[in-house]
Amino acid sequence: MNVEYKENKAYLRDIKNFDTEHIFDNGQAFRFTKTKNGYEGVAFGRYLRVTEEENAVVLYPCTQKDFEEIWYNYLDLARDYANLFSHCDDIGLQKGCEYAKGLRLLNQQPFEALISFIVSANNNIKRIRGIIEKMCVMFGEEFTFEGKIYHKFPTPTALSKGSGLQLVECGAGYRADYITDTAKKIAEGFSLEELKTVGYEEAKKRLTTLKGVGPKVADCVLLFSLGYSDAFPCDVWIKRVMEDLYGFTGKDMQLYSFAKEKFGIHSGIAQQYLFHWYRTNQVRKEK
DNA sequence: GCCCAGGATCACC
DNA sequence: GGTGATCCTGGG
Repeated sequence: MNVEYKENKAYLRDIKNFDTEHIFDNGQAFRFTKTKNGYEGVAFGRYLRVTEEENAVVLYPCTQKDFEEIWYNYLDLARDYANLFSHCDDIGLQKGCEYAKGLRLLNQQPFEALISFIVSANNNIKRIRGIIEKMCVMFGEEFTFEGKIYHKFPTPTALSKGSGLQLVECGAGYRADYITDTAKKIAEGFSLEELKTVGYEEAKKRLTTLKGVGPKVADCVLLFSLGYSDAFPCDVWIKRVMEDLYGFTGKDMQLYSFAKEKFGIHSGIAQQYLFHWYRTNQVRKEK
């Protein structure tokens, strides 16, 4: 890949394994929407548009500084996706990789991921998007880009000051109290950044002390914002995959080690390919 | 009007 | 330590 900067845009050339639909519409992030040939949304408190054009992926607005300081890491561009699973001959995973080619992890801001996946509990993607957007409008800082109004994701302090009632108005339902409670803990000094360095087990243990954060939500936060590519979120779909493909019917706890053994240290990324392929194609055996 | 999908929690063994 | 009822709401 090489990068060219022109008119506040970054042109990523010779980039392989980059598909905007598989990246922004797979349920890992909730604030991007489809445009003519890509996606646009708000991340890291800024507007970003990512389009697929002839011979290049284009980021806008994007200076060299923006690219190097924010988007390079956000879009996980350091990772060599072409060779991630070349060692693994598992048929299911091969199929998943083939179907969802170009899917990449997004390295999101930890607090945004945390709140987003608390909202995701017992919920569907469409509703999750709606709730988060209303939350951003109500509690997030407003900014303007090219004449349009956008909202940053709320800070922990702003969210912690929200009343349960306001969050219910956003559509959060019974999760409202989880959100204010957890936002308060973060605002009071619970460090999410620190979790990047304490190891998977310890980080997960600490995350699940927060209200509304169980094993699945914790794994999502670890995978999508804290750099743990071996975190393996066990939701209903991946359990269906694991049962149908490998006859696995054990407990979620055992599924984690089963997956690590089967797919290697990047089992969480394997999970994304399997999940995306299985879910969108409904390749489910009749039970 | 009813039922379903989707995870965390809490009360209870 | 494991199980099952319950939470909310858009959509079929």
